[in-house]
Amino acid sequence: MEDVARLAGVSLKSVSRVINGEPHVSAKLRVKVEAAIAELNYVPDTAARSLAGSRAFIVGLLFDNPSPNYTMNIQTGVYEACRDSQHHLRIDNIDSTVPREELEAQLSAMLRNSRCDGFVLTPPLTDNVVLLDFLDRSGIRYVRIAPDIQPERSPGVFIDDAAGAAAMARHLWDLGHRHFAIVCGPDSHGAAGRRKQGFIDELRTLGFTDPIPEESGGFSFELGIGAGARLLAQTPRPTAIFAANDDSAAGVMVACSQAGLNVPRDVSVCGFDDSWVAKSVWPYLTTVCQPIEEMGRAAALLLLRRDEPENVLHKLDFHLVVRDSTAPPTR
Amino acid sequence: MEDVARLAGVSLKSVSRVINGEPHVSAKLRVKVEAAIAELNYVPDTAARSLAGSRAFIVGLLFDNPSPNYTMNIQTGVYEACRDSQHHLRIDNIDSTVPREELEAQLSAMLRNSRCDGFVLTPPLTDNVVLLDFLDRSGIRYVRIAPDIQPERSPGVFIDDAAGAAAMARHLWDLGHRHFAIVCGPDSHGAAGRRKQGFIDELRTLGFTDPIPEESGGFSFELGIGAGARLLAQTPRPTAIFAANDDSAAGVMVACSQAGLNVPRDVSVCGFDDSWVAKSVWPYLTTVCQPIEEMGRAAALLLLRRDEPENVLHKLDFHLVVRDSTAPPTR
DNA sequence: AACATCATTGTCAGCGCTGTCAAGACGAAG
DNA sequence: CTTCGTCTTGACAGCGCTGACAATGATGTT
Repeated sequence: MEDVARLAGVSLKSVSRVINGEPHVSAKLRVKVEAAIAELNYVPDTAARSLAGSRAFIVGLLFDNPSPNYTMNIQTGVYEACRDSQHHLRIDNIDSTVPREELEAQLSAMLRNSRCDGFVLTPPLTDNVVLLDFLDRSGIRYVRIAPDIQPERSPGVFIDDAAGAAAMARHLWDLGHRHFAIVCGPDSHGAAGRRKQGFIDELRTLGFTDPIPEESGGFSFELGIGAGARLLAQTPRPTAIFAANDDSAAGVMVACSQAGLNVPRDVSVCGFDDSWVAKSVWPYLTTVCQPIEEMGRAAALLLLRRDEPENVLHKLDFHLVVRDSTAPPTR
Repeated sequence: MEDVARLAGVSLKSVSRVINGEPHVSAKLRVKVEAAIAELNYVPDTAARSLAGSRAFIVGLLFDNPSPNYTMNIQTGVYEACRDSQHHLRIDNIDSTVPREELEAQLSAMLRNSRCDGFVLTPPLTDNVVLLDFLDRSGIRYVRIAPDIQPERSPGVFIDDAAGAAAMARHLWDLGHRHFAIVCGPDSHGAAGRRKQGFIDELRTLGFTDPIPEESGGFSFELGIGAGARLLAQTPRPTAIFAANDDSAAGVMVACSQAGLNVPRDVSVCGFDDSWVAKSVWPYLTTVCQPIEEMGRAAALLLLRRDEPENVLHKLDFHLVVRDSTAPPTR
């Protein structure tokens, strides 16, 4: 940094100001310093910055999620944003199924271990009131991914789950389906409910009045198999099954093949997320593509850019990915 | 730290010595300091340690791997080891398919970005000579996971792939199978070759002399489908197919169902890794369980503990996981 | 007993940066 | 032309720890 200051003919502090984008720096000075930084290929030392300043240059990412695909994608996005802003990423697994006291003990231990500038929260932690209260009490900033309850409580990143499910409903409707069923997700996941409701509402809007049977697939492959089997046993047998995520959709596909039914000829199956499983099953899954990695990146940026207005909710776009698991009904 | 020193009645430097496990510290002093640390719940500041000392307290993890399951598991292990030793983890994706100069440029950029105490290398980076040379030239320590070439070149963590594949061969043999086929992995993966060879050698040892057809499944679901289809078209049709990893085994299972064959009644299919896919297919996959997370942890520990003898190779145990995708042949 | 040797403990500067505060520059208002 | 306020820049201490070196005490050697 000294070299930069000397080359630019300014003081150390001025270089620091430019690096941190502080106000009250003349344009001329900024240009000089930036040129010097570029010429010397200077990269500030994170350890020193964190020691001297009030920031830790660490972003925390909190998980309580069984899906490695989702986890991995979010993490990749968060990681890239961190790396580009010279921050470290720390990851922690929280078990949120335990009673309040135990959860708070986990959190205290986590905080004692090392200070963070803020946390990115993934579902279902996103809607865990004990956790949110704890972070608020500790005065730690956080950004929530796909928040359901109290959306104004913190900055957040989300997609319109209901609209995604509605798009899927329209896709199936347009193919000609008139016998639907739903494999729902766990109640602890706000998104699960929004997807289910969005799907139903759209069908109702389209004028569909029959009952729509549903079974819980718990967002997992294994529970998806059972849910699929139960739905396929209904009369009339559904010709299109919407699962609230890809993992349970994969389970439904297994249930179909166990019942001797061909996808998509006998039954159309579709999921939600466009996770890695969507292309690990055959036929490839028609699904709603959430930009998961992008959501991670956006969440981290929301945390790092402190100049934003308070508690922005950043909405990202989904899109329908039509693959081979949906087709017009043959019955 | 000052508080600890005062409470223990020693100097700052002595506390530092205890924390870092330096020699020349009397047992009495160590005990006093440790008691004080425990009482005050003291955790040393990583930023200050890295600023003052010669270490960065950062472990790098290098990937060039398409499998999110493997990646995620390794990462979890490495991460836990890092967290427990107060280190940060940085992750980098390297594209090793590019020409030498470009690869070296990627690496230089990576190093300039922030200093690391060492790297954990995952396959296929493990056997990338350009990368190894670069790290050696830069004087950076590294630990390799599942090294194939030049095993004595660095510390490493591995399982006996050949023995794992041999165990699988014996399992299929004992079930009564006498028509085998292999879906191999990519040549750049040392483990892929060892698995194939271990499988073949064991069958030969058991007295099997027929040719064993093989097709490349490139360690991926998609290529596994094609490889499986080609193998199932052979005459006589194999009754047991060994895929060199779980992803390609999942592909083979799809090929079976496309060919109208039931797994395991008509064809037994098995994989290798016991990754998350093994339980995302139906029937659940018989496979060889590699302790992937444990390998990550062990690799990080090898990097962090500098008191080890030079270039230790740490061998971990595999075990056969018999699930529902293998059964006695019906033909 | 005097001295060399080594294990143990302490002192202190300084790692690279930012926060605080003060000084300088400049323009507007009186 | 002075006075004041605002904007811009700089000087300097110190964040919490470790490395180099000094000091002290214990042990062995002649």
